[in-house]
Amino acid sequence: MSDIKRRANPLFLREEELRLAMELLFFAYRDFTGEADGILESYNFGRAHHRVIYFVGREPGMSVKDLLHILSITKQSLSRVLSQLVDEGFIEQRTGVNDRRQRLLYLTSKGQKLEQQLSKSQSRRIAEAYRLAGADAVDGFRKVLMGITDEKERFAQLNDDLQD
Amino acid sequence: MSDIKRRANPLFLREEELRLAMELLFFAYRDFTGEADGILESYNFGRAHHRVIYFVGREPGMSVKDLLHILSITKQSLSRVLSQLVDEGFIEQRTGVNDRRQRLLYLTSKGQKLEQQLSKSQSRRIAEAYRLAGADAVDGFRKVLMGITDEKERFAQLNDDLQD
DNA sequence: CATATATGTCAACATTGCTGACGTAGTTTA
DNA sequence: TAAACTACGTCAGCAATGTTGACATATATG
Repeated sequence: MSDIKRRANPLFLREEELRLAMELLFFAYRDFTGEADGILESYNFGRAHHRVIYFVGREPGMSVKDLLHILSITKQSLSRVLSQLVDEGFIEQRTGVNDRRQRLLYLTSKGQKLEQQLSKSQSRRIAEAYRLAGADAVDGFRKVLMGITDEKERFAQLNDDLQD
Repeated sequence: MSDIKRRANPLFLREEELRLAMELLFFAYRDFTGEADGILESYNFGRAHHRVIYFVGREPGMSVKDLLHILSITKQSLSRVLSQLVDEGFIEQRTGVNDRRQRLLYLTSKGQKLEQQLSKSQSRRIAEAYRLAGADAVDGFRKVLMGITDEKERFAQLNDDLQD
């Protein structure tokens, strides 16, 4: 593949640029989750368990319904992993005060420990990438990823705060 | 969650910054693959088929071994989807010339059409995000994603070319 | 009281990973 | 040339995680 072809054909360059982006997303996401997957294995958990632990850790006391909405999976799918996490003492369910139909979700201290262990492995990777890339790059990273995401509102507020 | 807490505690801000990155990766990746998943469904294919079609389209004539290495899956896992793609006429296998043990992989014209249809849906999303974010942001996006990836060499050359 | 909502459960199925075992054709090497 | 290695394929079974559809229970709400 010659330089001539690249320089002569701007459309080729553009296609390659988009291919690079797609591959970066694929490989980066795979490596990003890879380390945590290893930790989870030792607990006989999978990535689905991780997501539940992550989001409950981020917003303790959230309802099952809210969690379903964030994860965009069916209650039957969630039920399988959630029951395991509750049975094995990583997550605690408390009946809602306002609405007693709700089973609000909290991490137990055991759950918190696992959450931190998992987050640490991923945070380290992100932090290192951020450090190497520099502040401007971090800003661009966020801008582009937000552009790729459907529900951008989800991040708008926090992103604005971080811009300061 | 008050501004006071944020301003008073830089560690809190940092944690939130890393959380934002993790969630952006999660949601962006999901939405990035979502559209293509829909198209694949109409062919009774899954994301694994997409990956095969994508990488064979990018490097026609690659060997099964090379593909296995890129995908990091077992030959048994690949076999399932690859056989389907060959049986249904999306991919063609030709015996290698130098090494007749190899079954080199090519997209048929049917396969190319599907590849383009799938890529188009994802390219459009990336291109739009790039356009909104601007050139500097794109550069930062690539820098950070490369930092997150393990085998950075994979992208080094192309990335350098695009920097010009 | 009737209806809607939040949650849970049972059953069946699809996709896509994995391991282990075995086979065949073709290449390399001692 | 015979032995060993390599590329590829296949069969069988298992696990994780997503799906649909049906049904049940407790609670809220108009």
